[in-house]
Amino acid sequence: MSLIIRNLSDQLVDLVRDRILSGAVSSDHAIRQDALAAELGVSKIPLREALARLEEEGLVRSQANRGFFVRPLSAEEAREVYELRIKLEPEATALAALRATEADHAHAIETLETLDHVTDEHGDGVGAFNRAFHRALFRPCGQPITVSILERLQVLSERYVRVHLEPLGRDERANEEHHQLLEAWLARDAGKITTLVDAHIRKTLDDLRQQLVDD
Amino acid sequence: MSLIIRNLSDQLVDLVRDRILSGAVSSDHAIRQDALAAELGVSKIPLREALARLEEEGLVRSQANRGFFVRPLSAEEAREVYELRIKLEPEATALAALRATEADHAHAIETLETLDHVTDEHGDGVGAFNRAFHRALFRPCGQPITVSILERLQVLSERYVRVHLEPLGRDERANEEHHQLLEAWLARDAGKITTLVDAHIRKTLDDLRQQLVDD
DNA sequence: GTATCATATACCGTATACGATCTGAAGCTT
DNA sequence: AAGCTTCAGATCGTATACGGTATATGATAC
Repeated sequence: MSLIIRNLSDQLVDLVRDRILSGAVSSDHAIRQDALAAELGVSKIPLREALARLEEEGLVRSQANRGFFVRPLSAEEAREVYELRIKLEPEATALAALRATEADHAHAIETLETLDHVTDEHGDGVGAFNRAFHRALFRPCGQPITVSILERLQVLSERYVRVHLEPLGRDERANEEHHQLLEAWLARDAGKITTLVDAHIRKTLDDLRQQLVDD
Repeated sequence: MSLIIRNLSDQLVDLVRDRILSGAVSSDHAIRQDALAAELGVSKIPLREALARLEEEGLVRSQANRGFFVRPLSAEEAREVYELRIKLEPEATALAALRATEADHAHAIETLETLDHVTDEHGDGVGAFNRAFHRALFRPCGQPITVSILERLQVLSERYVRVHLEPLGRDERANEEHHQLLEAWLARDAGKITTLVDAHIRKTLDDLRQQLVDD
């Protein structure tokens, strides 16, 4: 059992990312570093390191001497993010299925179960568990850079789901697809996985498109 | 003329990245923050922010309370990086050609000219100018996330070129290909661009493969 | 009343300072 | 002799402090 030691800035990345994804941070004003640091009970130094990382992730943008701003949502970015996922995620997920160990299988099953529970309870943070499920499916692909890119794209895409789709209760259809996908993934059916993941992302993008034109 | 203001950490990202790409930093020992900061005439704070960014780029890795390590090279990573570029760069470059303005054209031409000069003089940092040329070709695609991913992949791939190919003086053939590519790009010939970029990256990967098995 | 300038305030960015953790060597125990 | 413990030096990570820049407020000229 190896315990995981994380320094403050590492933990703040997750914390601040969740805040941004939850929509709690306005994109109009710069993030007040002193205030946020004080609220979280830390100093600015680790917070700024976390924000620098989040800028590389594409969630915030910095302007010199003006601070960090949450990047605004846009229809173009939504399209770009989903098209990138379509290009990379189906193949990575299929490859991961071929390389997955028993432990990976167990983890994927478990992740989907918790996602189901959270969805039933309409609990907050469904998006995070949705991400965790998809991540569990492509992570074992053994290609670290691809994984990191996909993780980043998932974070970016989640913002759009939360804003435009989550309020509509679109969860049920997605859950259906999740179970089919997991079945194919456990069976290591690469062809089917590719098709299903592609369709899954594409449908979400279509839903988003409809919502986005309604602005 | 709008002047560009960059804070220290921003500038340090480029500076430290170049150091790593030049191979001047060992991957065996952690980067000594106090020493490097003192050498560069700054404090650790902006240096650590830069290192945090470089970790997101994939150039370094941090271990809590042990510091930042340059990520070691590996044949698998090389393959992964080049395969990702093949998946994304041809299409992005073609799209950029369609959207390129006159200013973009001028910039691309100028970039290739300087690359030619530097190559003739066998000056140091050919890799950086090579990157700049390819960047000039895909940047106008108007897809910021794709651009940032490709820039990152270029940085990662440059390490392998510098270590394995640059010593061999492989530059001439690449230059030939660059000129053909620029011609097609200026003519907005999307099909040809896709083919050429794909072939260009693929050939480099092939060269790399041959070198990597010779280890 | 509008525009321009001066001043004050708030905030960002970085240097300095300090506590926490790791590493290696010496000493002790078995 | 091998292994465990202790301690010191070095290095990382973070809090505090401060200078510099941007923004807001009020004053002055027109």
